[in-house]
Amino acid sequence: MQVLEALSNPYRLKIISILYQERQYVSQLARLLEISRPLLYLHLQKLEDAGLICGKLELSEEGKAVKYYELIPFSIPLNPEKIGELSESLTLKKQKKNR
Amino acid sequence: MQVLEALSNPYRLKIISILYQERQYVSQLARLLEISRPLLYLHLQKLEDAGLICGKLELSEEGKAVKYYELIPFSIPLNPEKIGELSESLTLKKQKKNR
DNA sequence: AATACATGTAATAAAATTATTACATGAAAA
DNA sequence: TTTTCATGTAATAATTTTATTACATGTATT
Repeated sequence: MQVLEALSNPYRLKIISILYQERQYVSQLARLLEISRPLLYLHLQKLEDAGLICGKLELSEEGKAVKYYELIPFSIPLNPEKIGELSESLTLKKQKKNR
Repeated sequence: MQVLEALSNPYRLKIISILYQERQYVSQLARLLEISRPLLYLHLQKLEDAGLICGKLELSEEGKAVKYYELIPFSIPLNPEKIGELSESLTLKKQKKNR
């Protein structure tokens, strides 16, 4: 569910697409996407929460802190049956607080 | 994309789950989900726009109009590669008007 | 004729998501 | 030491999505 939500936004799809080719650090990724870092953080957060990407802070040779994000490979077959299982584990109605 | 968006809501997943078992008409479906018809229409619309379900108005033996929705079977492998293709066909930034 | 169900939509309200602006910190290079 | 580029977050604004309320129509049954 969290995965499906994470994949319901064009920027996040694009992020996955970019990270699929090569890992990137935050500022660079923001430039590639032409969006602000705060906004990018929001999207990265959702993707990370969904377990689709993971970030690690590294120190470049010059001693600068650089945070890289990389893709965690996944393959999910989307079909009605799977969705049936998924939806059973959902408490509908006003359970949205915990999103 | 429209499909992924359609699948990003718990009610819509539940709808798919229900229709996977058996087709239903709108009012009945609303009762099963315990939501109002107007709200249900909204969700049905999105699912139909995504091509995941389809509805047809029938006339019951008693002459009453009854609208049945049924599931259109699908199977979509979700993986980074597919998402890469998908995201290429997206114009990011402020193209959201045409949603 | 009133009640019970079915259809459907328009207008509005509420909530969640997305986006922006303004900060603050630290290290390297000019 | 000022500029540049990296980190990160808090507060707020804008937009979209979700939900509700109030209608209107038609047929069958009581």
